[in-house]
Amino acid sequence: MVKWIYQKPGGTKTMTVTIKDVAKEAKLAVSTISKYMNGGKVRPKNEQIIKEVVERLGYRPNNFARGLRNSRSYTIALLTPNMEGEHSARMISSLEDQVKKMGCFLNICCYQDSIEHIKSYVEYLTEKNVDGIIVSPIKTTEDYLEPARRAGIPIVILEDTYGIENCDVLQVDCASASYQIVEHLIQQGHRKIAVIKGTEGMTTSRERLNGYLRVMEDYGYPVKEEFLIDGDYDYRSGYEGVMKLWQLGERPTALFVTNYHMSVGALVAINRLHIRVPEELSVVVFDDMTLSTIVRPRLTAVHQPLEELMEKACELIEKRMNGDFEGFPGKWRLKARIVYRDSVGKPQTESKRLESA
Amino acid sequence: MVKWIYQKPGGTKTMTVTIKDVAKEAKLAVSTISKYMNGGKVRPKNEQIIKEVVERLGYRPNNFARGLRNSRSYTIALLTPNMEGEHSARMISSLEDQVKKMGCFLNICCYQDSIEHIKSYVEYLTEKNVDGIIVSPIKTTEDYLEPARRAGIPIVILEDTYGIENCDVLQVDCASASYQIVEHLIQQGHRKIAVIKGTEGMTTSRERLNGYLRVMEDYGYPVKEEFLIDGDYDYRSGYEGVMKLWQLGERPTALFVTNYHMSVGALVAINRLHIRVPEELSVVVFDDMTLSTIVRPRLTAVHQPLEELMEKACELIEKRMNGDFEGFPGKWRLKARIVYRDSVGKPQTESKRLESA
DNA sequence: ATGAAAGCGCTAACAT
DNA sequence: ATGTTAGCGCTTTCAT
Repeated sequence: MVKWIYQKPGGTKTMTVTIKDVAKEAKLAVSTISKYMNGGKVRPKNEQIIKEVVERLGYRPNNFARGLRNSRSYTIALLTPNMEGEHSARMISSLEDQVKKMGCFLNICCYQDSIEHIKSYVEYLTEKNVDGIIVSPIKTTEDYLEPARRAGIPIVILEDTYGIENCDVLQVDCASASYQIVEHLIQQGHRKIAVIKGTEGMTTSRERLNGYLRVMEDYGYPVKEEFLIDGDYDYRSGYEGVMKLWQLGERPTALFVTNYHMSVGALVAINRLHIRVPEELSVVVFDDMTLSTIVRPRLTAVHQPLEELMEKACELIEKRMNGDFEGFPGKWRLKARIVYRDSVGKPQTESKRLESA
Repeated sequence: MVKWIYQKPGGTKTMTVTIKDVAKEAKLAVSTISKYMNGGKVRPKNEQIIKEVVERLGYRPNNFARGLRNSRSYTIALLTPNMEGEHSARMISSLEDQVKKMGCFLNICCYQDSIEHIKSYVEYLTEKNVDGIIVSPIKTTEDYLEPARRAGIPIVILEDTYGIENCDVLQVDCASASYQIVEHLIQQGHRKIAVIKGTEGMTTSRERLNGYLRVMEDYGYPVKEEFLIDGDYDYRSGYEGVMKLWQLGERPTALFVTNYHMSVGALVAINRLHIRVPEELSVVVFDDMTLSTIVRPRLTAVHQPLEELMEKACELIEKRMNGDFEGFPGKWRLKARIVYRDSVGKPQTESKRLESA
């Protein structure tokens, strides 16, 4: 009957205190205790007694037993490929708040860009009966989300679906944000605008590039092939992108870097080459992080609505959880906003400095 | 008997398939199925049958029921204050691997530097019966870990304990790493070495400063008060630190930045002021991240043994979980190593450039 | 408002 | 190797 679960360092033994123990000690029925524990009404006198006993015995309801009955875990899971960069940090921070508001906990699962990992995580989370899954997907044709879908767990996909169907998806409208920020450059008088592209094949990189391409087209300015620099959303390509650009016979007067990591790299290169911003080069970047404000000049940037994104994700999960499938499966696109700072100026007529370090 | 758990979008209903269903369908006993599911031996013929039935019915063991029996969740939790920086990313990546090796899953809980959050997370994890908790603590006198300790959940504290007792603790030997890296500077001929300090009151910042102070003392070089710059482990203080330093009448010839965030800031300032590294200023930093290698010159840095740290943490948890309390509660200090790159040179006799931007 | 008792799905001890 | 069965701790009818 008594279950010794743990040999404490000191040598004393501990046993789990169950709802039965509390009932016995309080001289009440198990069901009464249960009711009280779930916020039900009990006689004030009994409430006192129970409270005292629970406290004294240090009783905590067993989560497994509880889950076994009502199959809820009060947990929302986030499936993310990695934890790099402020982007993840900001997302998690917002999500944390939202999830707390739902009375749930957040279970962050980092699948390390591995298909194997994400598959086993989905199975794990399904077995755990999490209340919902928010996923930043990996590129694969496998439908790794199937177990969760079958178990009826609400799923929200962020950004790229890579072909996965039958899930709600949430995106940031990168195309229009890129359009706007490049348009800002144009309105300042820039024509020679370079762009460092994102990873080939990703929806976000395509959209961000498209935004650029479309303004140029709409304003009727030609796009120079050499100003379209390949990138892969990583530091190094930002660094090298600027290096390449500065070796060009005709240099651009403005640069649009399409994500945060690359903009760090680009800045390092810019400083290294002693390029003066915005005199010689105006710079705008996608993603607005701490760095944007600590760097001089501060960066004009696209600020992604990560808070709204997470809010909407939780809202959707709650809705689906409650059996409301209005608009399922749906796609929502949230607008980003541009934060104007000091890294954009008018182009100078002759700004080429030949003696750049 | 039949339990409708979820109203699927389509309108079809789903019911949970249990081990009993599998048994019935396979015409075998539940215990045989259970055995099979847990990797036990069954007759080859039956193995085939079970496999087929499990597949066909889409059976997945109920995690709650399982946990209710053996009170294990096969989950290791990481309690971390935030997700900022590559440090967290690297830690999580290593931990992920280790945890997988133990046949467990990693539950990352980000408590957002909030005492309230960490407290409720500990309770949550305790109720969830996680197999172990690894925690990067928050500064408080409250013993928020008590619920977990009482439940007998193995706990490993990383770095600073802020006074919490009765837990195993794992630290990186910052003092000796700092000593070594500053010693390297000295051996290259530097005497005027500045340091940007970490957050007041943290063990790590104290140790990193101490390492510096001790070499200087051991070599008999005086420490100039103006070369001790206050910092708070954040970007901005790195940036401003360099700015202050360069306004000094007598500038240092070498700089030791005591963490990653500050070194990003410092680099930005260095580039901004067109300070040539290592000709005018040799730079060494604590924490070795991607940036260290993409920046030119590449940075000489202290590389923290995050992999070993996580490995040791898991090892300890497994040990404690199995009732082995040898050396409990213990403290282990792992050695960091120095990665020598190109940011350190000999000091120049007269390198002050008065026209710095 | 309270109590008695049936099971949630699973594992493990025991019997065959 | 397989089958039978007693609970794990809890919630939830259904009586009282």
